[in-house]
Formats: sequence, structure tokens, C-alpha cells
Amino acid sequence: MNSKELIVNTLSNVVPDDIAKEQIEKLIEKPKSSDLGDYAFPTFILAKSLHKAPNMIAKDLVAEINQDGFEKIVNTGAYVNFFLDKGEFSNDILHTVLKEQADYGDQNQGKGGNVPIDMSSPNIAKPMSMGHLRSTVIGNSIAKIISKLGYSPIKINHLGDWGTQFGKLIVGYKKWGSEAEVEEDPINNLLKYYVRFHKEAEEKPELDDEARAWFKKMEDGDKDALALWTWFRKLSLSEFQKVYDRLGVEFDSYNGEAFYNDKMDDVIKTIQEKGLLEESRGAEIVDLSAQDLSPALIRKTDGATLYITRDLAAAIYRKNTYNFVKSLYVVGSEQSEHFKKLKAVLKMMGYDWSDDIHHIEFGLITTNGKKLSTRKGRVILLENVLNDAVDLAKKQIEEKNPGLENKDQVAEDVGVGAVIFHDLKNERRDNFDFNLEEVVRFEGETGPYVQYTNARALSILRKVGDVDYASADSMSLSDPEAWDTIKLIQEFPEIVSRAGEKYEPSVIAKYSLKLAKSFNQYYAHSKILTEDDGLNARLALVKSVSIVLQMSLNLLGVNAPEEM
RNA sequence: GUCGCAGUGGCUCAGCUGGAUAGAGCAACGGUCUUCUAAACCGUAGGUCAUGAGUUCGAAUCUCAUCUGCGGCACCA
Repeated sequence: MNSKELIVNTLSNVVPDDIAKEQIEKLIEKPKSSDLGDYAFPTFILAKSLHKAPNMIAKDLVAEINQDGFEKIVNTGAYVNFFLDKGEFSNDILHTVLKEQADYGDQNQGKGGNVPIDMSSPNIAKPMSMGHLRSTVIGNSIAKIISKLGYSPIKINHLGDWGTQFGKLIVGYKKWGSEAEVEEDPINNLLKYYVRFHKEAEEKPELDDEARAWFKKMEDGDKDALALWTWFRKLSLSEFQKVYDRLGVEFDSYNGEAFYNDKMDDVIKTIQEKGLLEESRGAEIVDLSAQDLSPALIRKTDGATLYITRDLAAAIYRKNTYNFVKSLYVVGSEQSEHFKKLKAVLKMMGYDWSDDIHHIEFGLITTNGKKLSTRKGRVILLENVLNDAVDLAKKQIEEKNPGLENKDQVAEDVGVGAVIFHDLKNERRDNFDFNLEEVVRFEGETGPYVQYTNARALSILRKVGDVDYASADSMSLSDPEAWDTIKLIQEFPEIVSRAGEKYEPSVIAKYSLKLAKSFNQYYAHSKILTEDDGLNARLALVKSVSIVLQMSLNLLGVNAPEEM
């Protein structure tokens, strides 16, 4: 019986019969402050039926209640406050964590079901920006979280490797570029052509016609055009790979837009067969006015397909290939309309599984309050941000721990970790204005703070050497200084499932900060390494904290250096 | 115009399905390293939770309206 069940049972013996156990369980809450106990039962709802003031009810309940198994049960105002037996509780939880280790918190609500996650999806020949970072790290973290909940995530990098921008790129390259230049620094030089193209096209609209012509050649299978496309794609991909390596992200599929080129005719045919395709203003659409949405443009006036056509093909392909239980798209919230349409069209096509598609939207990153724009050259290069962060981390190490052995690796872990953590710390939907100083901050509520806490815990464990605390019979720890930390460790499984249900890595990030803070407080106020009866239990606590902190960081995709 | 998202101390944000005096972190000020890593810890100061109604025993949390900001709104993705 867990502690909550114990409380429900205890209460149900003294509360009027018309209040069901489930109802009691729903009413039980956690007080804001530990001084008020570990759980509380508000008595307001009993006031009417008992014709008594809530304060009196709480007092009477406490007088009647059986206190066995608790440290104490008292009333404060209208609340009945429960204080758990610290020794027993800590003994249970610490044993569990030390036994299960990295499996602690594992759950099986997913039952192995496949969950494709559309994430990252940078555009070929453009640098990865902070926006792509968001999609990448959020998707990666969600993959790890749902994997712990028993799902099988499939990480798909839906590369932007097709479209009219390649026509522009080819024009730009032919006019202003050279092979040597591109080989030397592919992304930046390709970007240079792209930005210049847009600048010059403002004056010379005929450039746009040229670009369209080149893209048409690509679609028609022209050898020269496709050779250039293949080359750009290959160079870009290997540049992207460098960033993914640093972020520790791997993909199960790189099927991007081009992959669906030969799969769209079938989709359009099906839409037509179901009688959904209409002509409007020279284009072919699916009318969605019944769903209060603007029409889905399936084919342009010139016969070319569009974004949604491709996404329909992709959605169907993924259902056929993976037979998913859910299909996730980690894409900015400015596209929420698009996903509503996508789901609506699928539904109209008779695919009920469209309900299993979820748009995991996130807020956009701005600079000085303005949206980033590749075309205007207003980008924040992810690589620069990572480099700056790592440099700063290196500097900190030189200052604070100059004797550290693998400084460069640790600087990489800390710098990159700070950037990832910063991105995941807040709710996904929040917009944020990019501020380098804030992103690479190492103090306070940051990734490095959590990493540092873990490193200190590990340092203690290194110091004790061969004390066999892990197999000790008793890990009973009634030290009030340690109590908040113990309770937080116990909460971890609940936190993981909440993060999974909401597709919200910030739940994990916030939790890791709370646990780190709580442990740092304990650390600052208690001497852990003293020879007394409590040593085993304290070491078990330190070990448990480090296990859970490392797991939390891991779920976020952040490394946890042993020393820093 | 319309739809969506948001509005909490100087700044950045927590606040779970409504509940006990609204919490953190930065920044400011003041303390704590001969003792387990001071990337830490402790303290002080700072908020009529955008505004106005409503529901409720009880609202930052739910409903409606208003204001402000951001984003989307047919041939980009």
C-alpha cells in the first residue's frame, strides 16, 4: 500500500459514508509547505452535509482518526494534515531506486506502440537556426520520455530537400558561385547565394522566372539540375550531422520532402475518388468550410503540388509503414492551422487514425522582438551559439577547476547542455527573445546547475570508496533536512508520465531543478560523510539523487559529466 | 477584420485537474569556503497575479467582455 492509499483508507473510516474513496483521493492535496505536512485533506465539502464549520470538522476528524502508520496527523484550520513516517517511507523509496537504477520510473502505458516523431527538419542549403534547435531538442526529449513510458519512438528528420528554393539556389550558384567555394564552406556560401538572390530579385524579377525554370527542370528529371541538387543535399547533410553529433541526436529516418515526390499522385487520386477534390480559382482544393477552415490547396494553378499534399502523402506513408499508435509533429505553432487542415482532410478521406496525429507546437524565437527570416539573412546560427557556450564553459572550468582532466569534453557537455536545457526549461509554447547571455548562463536555474549538483553527489560517492551502503538492510532516514529530497525522488515516476502525457519536456527540466535545489540545501546543511548509524542511509540518498538527476538530464538529452 | 496563443515583483519564468500567508532564478543589497567541488548555501528588499463583471464556501487558476502583445488567415514551408 502506498502512502496515498493509506491516507484514503484512514480517512474513509471517519468520513461520512456518502463520500466515496475515489472522491477522497481526488480531494487529497499536497500542501505548499512541508511544515504543513506531506498530504492534506480539506474539509470544506463536508460543511454542508454535517452542518458544521470546516475548522470544527477537521478537529473532530483528527480526534477520531487512527494514527497508526503516520508520524502524526493534525488539523490546521479546515485541513487535516498528514505527516508520513519518514523512516519507513525513505527506506522504501531508497531501496527501490537503488534496486531499479536507470529503470526507476519506467512504465508501460505505451505497450511498445510505434510513435513516429517528425522533428528537426532543416532546409537543405540553409544553416540550422535556433528554430531548428527547438524542434530538434524538443523532439529528441519527447522521444526519450515516451520511450520510458513504453512507446517505441521513430525519429524522422523530414528534411526540406525539395521546392522552389532550389531553383533560386541553382540560379545563385550559377551566377555568383564556384565549386571550390561551395566545397570549402557549403552552408554559408549557399546561404550567401540565397540571400543575394532575394536581394537582387527585388530589382530584377526575371530572376524569379529563371529560378522557377530550374526547379521545373528538377521536377522533370533534368540531369544537370538533379546533379546540383544531389550535391547540395549531400554537403548540407554532412554539415548538419556535425551539429547533430554535438547535440547527441540520432534519427531513424531522413525521408524528407523529396522522398514523397512519387507518392503524391496516388494521394490526389484517392482524394478525387472520394469526391473531395474541387476546382476553385483555377486550383484544386478540398473545401473545409464545414470545419471552419480555409480550403486545403492540393494543386496550384500551374499543376504543382503544395505543402499539404506532401504532408498528406507523408502521413499516409507513415501509417502504412509504421502502423503508429500516435504520430507527432514537432513544428512551430505558426503552423497549427496547417495541421488542423491536414487532420481534417485525412478524416474526410475516411482515415479515423487522423485523431492520433498531434501537432507538438512550440513558440517562436525572435531577435529584438522580430521573427527570424532566412531570406533576409536574419538568422542566429546554432553553431555559433554552441561555440560561444562551450568557450564560456571552458573559461569557467579554467577558473574553478583548473586541475580537471578532460576539460574539453566537460566544456562541451556543459556548454551544449546549457543551451539545450535553456531551450527545454520553459513551456514549449512560450515565445522567447534570443539573448546569448541568458542562454549560456551557468548559475541559478540552468542545466549546468543540475550537472554541477550531480557532480558533487558523485564526488561524495567516490570519496567513500568501498562502503557497501547499497546492500544495507536499513535505509531509514528520518532527518528532516533530507525529507524534501526524498519526497521528490518518490515523485519522479509521476513526473515522467505527466511530461509524456503533455509532450512537455519542461516538466522534467523543472523537476530536475527542484531536485537539485533541494539536494543542494541538504548538502549545505548536513555533513554526509560522518561515521554514525545514518551513514548508509545518507549515502543511499546521495546515490539515489545522482541516479535520478542523471536520468532527468538524459531524458532532456543533456550529458551529465562526472566531474566539472 | 477573423481565428489561435499569451498578459504574474525591474528582467525571465513556476504555480498540477480552483483550496491554507502567490513561489523561483537573474539583477540589487548583506552574510557563509583550514571541513564532502562557493557553477553552491543563507538572509533583506520587491507583486491590488492586464482590466471589469460572473460562477463558488473559496479564483492567478473556470466563464464572459474589454485592453495590450505575438502568430495564422489560397497557390512558401
